[in-house]
Parts: sequence; structure tokens; C-alpha cells
Amino acid sequence: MISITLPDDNVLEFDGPVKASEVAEKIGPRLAQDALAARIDGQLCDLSTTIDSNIKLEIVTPKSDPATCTDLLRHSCAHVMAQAICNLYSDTKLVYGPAVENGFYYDIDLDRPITPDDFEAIEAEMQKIVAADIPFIRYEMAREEVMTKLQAEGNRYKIENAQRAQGDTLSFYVTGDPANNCFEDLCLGPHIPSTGRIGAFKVMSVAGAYFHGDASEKMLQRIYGTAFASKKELDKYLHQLEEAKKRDHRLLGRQLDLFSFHEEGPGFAFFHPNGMIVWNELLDFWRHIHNDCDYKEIRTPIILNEKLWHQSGHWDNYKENMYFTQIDENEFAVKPMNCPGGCLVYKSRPHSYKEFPQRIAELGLVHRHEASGVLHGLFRVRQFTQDDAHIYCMPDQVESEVIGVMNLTIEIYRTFGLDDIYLELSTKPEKHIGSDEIWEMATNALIRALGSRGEKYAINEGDGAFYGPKIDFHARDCLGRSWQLGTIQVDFSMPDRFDMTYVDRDNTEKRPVMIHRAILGSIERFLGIIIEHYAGAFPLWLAPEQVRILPISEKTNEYGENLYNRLRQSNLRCTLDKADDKINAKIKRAHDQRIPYMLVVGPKEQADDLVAVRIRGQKNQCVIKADMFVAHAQKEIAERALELNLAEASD
RNA sequence: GCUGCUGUAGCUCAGUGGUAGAGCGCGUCCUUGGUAAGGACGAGGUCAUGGGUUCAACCCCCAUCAGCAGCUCCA
Repeated sequence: MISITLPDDNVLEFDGPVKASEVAEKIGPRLAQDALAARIDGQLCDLSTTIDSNIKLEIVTPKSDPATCTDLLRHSCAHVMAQAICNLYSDTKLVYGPAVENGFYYDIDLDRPITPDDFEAIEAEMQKIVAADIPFIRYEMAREEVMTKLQAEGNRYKIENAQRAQGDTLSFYVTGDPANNCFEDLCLGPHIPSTGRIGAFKVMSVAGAYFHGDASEKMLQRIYGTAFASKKELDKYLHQLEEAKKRDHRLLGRQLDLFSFHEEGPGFAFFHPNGMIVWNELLDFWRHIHNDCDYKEIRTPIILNEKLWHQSGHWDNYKENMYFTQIDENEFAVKPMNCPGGCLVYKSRPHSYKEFPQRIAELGLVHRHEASGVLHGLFRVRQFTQDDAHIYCMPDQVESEVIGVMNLTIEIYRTFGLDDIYLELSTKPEKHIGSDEIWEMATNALIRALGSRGEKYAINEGDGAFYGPKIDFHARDCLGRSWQLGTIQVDFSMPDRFDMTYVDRDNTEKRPVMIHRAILGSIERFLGIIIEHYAGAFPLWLAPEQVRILPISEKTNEYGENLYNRLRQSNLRCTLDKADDKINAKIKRAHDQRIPYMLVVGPKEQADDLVAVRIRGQKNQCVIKADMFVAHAQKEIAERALELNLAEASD
């Protein structure tokens, strides 16, 4: 007798071994129909799993556990795609094919390059397999047997996968008739019951990928796809992707004339007048808020003698990413980081504990020779400006300083409405300097700082810098790729290397602790992030052009000029659209350029010194006195309001 | 850096072994207008660069450069 406990604590009894699918059938035909997998004592497994002891069972359906079902569906779809590719290209060697965040991929080794032109054929072949509704059948084999079998088949990737897999028995999944052209793959599972359960799928892209991420290994072909329970969901996802692409900062940078890149300087951004307005507004705000937090600002040279970089350790650890040059037969390097220069400033005079904590900021322009393949718009460049700062303090001040930096960081991000940020704490790596005690002290200080704010964070074990632990702030771009913004790093190395000291209360010289921190990270990257975050529609204080005056016809151009001059004198960034277009076209153009406020003016407005304000993204308008508009706009700018709130301000 | 793809007008892209096209934008003119594209005409291209194949190359081949996707890196 076997008792099976269901999630609602009901118990079903069976005379002998029974499959999970049969239990589902017994509970109800509708459940059996919807079921994709089972959880036996919490362990996800196939519906075909035989139950031969007393267990807890949960039948997994798209309704009960959508995330798990989507993963299962995609993993199974990866098998279907692999089968399709093997059918089409018989010398394909399979490597590895998991479900990933928005779909799945399968890595293959095949001499013939797969190109997007092949996708249609692959999808057609997949469709055949799905239409045939072939069951996924699991079988298990002892490890030695598996190795013998795989050796005979001669696929080194699967052999290595098997070697890495845990346990004495390994599993295979077969789709199709073992006697007749079936497909099988070494796979942990579980899978959905049969291929017909895959609702809608699409082969998305192909790219290279190293086996096990090892750059010394052969480059494989990684084919990406996605799958959903229904065509409707797939279409929705594809539509979302299209919409996200429209937010891409590289596209908006061109459309809004913010910046450009040129062959003559790969990885070096050129900022246009519009981009510089956003840049300067951003930094005005940054300087203002840092001044409030008692930071002082310095500026150090971009090119410094190579000796400095030997002393700082960059020569040993960072040489590959640095640019070098010769001046008067001496070797110089272009700085990839600001800290060594900052250390020289620190050492320019003696320091007392009374000055601590000393917060020294630098908007430092750094150059890093990044590999050509990693360049990516403003997100990954070879020259960028860090909003760097180095805080020199005593060990017992680390925690409160870190809390101070975190508060400042969150406040700055909030000013931009950035709330989808995630944090990581990186701890001591294998290769490190400094004693375990000092690492523990610093790491605990970071943990306490995180705790005091109640921030959620992930731990990146062993991923700290060799000189100290760190907290990183990350954001995702419009296509889901994540990028680091801010960082807080405790450093035990640089003060030693540069023999930095302060005189303590007891009149002895001691080493200061140095905290490196950046909040925006790279100004370039941060601009890219907010361009995507706002989809180019900046809040008023950041908008390159804040107001556009749109005369109904030439007859009102003169009033337009009058308004234009008044707005300019009120420090509003505005233009006057005197083009020989109808008002519709002017509005369309202003919207396309994401202008926050459009002032439509004709004879009616002119008569009473009014403006008809049209707000970006809205169809309605409000007619108010020109001076009132100016006052509202100035207030909104001063507040750095996130939303265009003229409507509520005028109530 | 690696693998694959791409490079044609300012932008988005079509196209052919016999020296090029559309839409948008831009310019001029008509029009003088009331809330998301009024109309007409016109100017703009060594088809990324350098080699090669060919009677002939934007098209085929090779290399270089840059961009895109991913991997690795960075963090």
C-alpha cells in the first residue's frame, strides 16, 4: 500500500507502484491534462516518474507554478531544437542546452556555420517534431555504462558533461521511437510529457560561445530560442522586445542628437550640444549634493609617469588595459583609475586624525583599452569619466562612512527615479593582500552598513578586489543586460604602497583606511542608463530643450519671438519653430524630439499674453498666462521633478 | 580578443556581374493654417577601405577597419 499526500493534505492510497501522471488522472482529468511535471517530496521530476513509496506529491501545472512550467517548456524546447538541428545537419555534435532567462539555447559543435537564414528551416523541422507530439522518455544507466556508451559515440563534450554530473546513475531523454530515427540526449531532466505541449516557439539568434566559458577552448555555436505556452504570449514577448529596442540609448542618442561614435575613435564617445546639456545638468546636481555631504573636489592629470603605475600595482595587475606613451624619452601611462593621482594629492602634506573622515572627490577621466568585442554604446567605452571619491579615515569610521555613501547613492538614484537597482557584496578572493582579521573587519563593516539600511543584496563569494571587499550597485538596461553603476570598495593596499600616514591622537603615525567609491560609476554609462530609463523623455530639469514655441502661422511669429526672449531670460532652454509647417506637423516633430512643453500660440493667445501648453505625451492642453507658465517651469526645474506636473501646478 | 552577421544618400532600408533606388530628413516654391505628418519641385551617394577574379565589380573572392549579437573579459 502506497500513500501519497497532496498539497491540501489529502491522502490518496494505491495498491502498488503508480506513475505521477496516473495520480493526476485519479485526482481529475482536467488536472492530468494541464500537468507538465510533478514534485515528489519537493523534488521536481517527470510526470512519468513511478512512485513506489509514501511521499508528498504536487502536480505542477502552468497555473500552479508558471515560472517552473515556462522553464520546463523551454528546456524541452531546447531538446526539440537540438533534434531539429541534428535532423538537418547530421554531423552536429551536441554540447549543452539549458533554459535561460527569456528562453533557452543549445550549444553545438558544427563546422558549417548556422546563420539566420537557416532559422526558418530549423523552425519548420521543430514544428514537425512538435506536431508529432512525441513523448520525452527518460531512462537511467549506471555511470560506467554511460561512459562506455558515450566513448563509443565519440562526443567529447557529452563525455565531459557526464564526468561533471553528480551521482552513480545518469539519465538520458529520448524523443521518438528508439528503433526508428529517435533523438536522445544525456540530460538531468525533468521534461514535459511530450513535444506537443510546447505552445509556441521561435529561433532567435546565433552567436559563438566557448565550451565551459573557457576562452582557450573551441568556439561553439550557441543558438538561442524562446518558447511560450501560447502564440499569444510569444507575440507579446516579441512585441515587448521591439518596444525595448526603441529605448536603446544608441538609437536615441542619434535620434535626439545627444552623442555619436566614429570610426576614428572606436569606444570614444563624442558628445553633441544636446548631450552636453544633460551631462552638465547631471554634474551640477552631483556637485551640489556632494558639497552638501562635505566632499571636496580635486582634479589630477590624465598622463602620469609609468613609475607611479608600478608603485600602485596597476603595472602588475592592469597593464593589458592601459595606454602608454613616451614623453622626452620617459615612459608615461594614461590613467585607467584615479586613485594613484589622488594618493599623490594626499601625500602632498601631512595629515591629522582631526581631518578624518576626509572625503575627496574627483570627476576623473580614465582610459581603459577594452577588447574590441565588448564595446557597447555608452555602456562600455574606452574613455569615461568616473564620479570617483576617496575617503580617508580611521578603521572605526569605515562603517559610518559606508552607510553615508550608501545613503547618498540611494538618494542620487532616487532623484532619477531609478528604483530597479540591485546590490552585490563581494568578499575575499583567493588572491588577496592583508590579514584575515582586517578582511573580516572590513567585510563586517560592509554587512552592517547594508543591514542598517535594510537593503537586500546578493553575496558574490570570493569576488572582491584583491585589495578589499566591496559593494556594487547594478542596473539593467532596456534589453535586460545588467551593468554596474556605483561601487564602494575598502582598500588596504594603496595606503601601504604609497606609504600614506596620518598622525593619531597619541602622536604616532598610522595608516589611514581608504574607501574608493563611485556612485554614477561612469558618467557615460549613467547617461546611457537614464536615456533608456526615460526612453529619451527626460524630466524637465535634464531635457536639452525644455520648451518649444509653436506659432500657428507666420502671423504669430512675432509674438513667438517675444515669448522666446522672455523664456530665454528666465533661463529656460527653448526654441521657436518658425518652419513653414502646419501646427500638426510642428507638434509631431516636437513630440518626436521628446520636448517636454510645447507652447502653441496664435492670435488668440497673443491678444492676452497667453500660451496654450501642450505637455509631452498628452493630448489635452491648458491655456495660461505666459508668466505663469514660466514660474511653473522654473519651480519644476528647481525641484528636479520626475514628472511634467504643469497640469497639477496650475490647479 | 573569439565566433557569426552587417556596412548603399544625414537617418531607416531596398536592389542588380553592364558604373544605383524608396520613405523620412534637407532646400526652394505654393500655401498662412488652431493641436501627433498640407502640396509641388529639387539637391544629396568613389555603394566602408585596400587588393584580387573578370572585357566589365556596389554585387564574386581575400584582407583591413567599423558596427551588431553572443562568449570571454571588465566590474
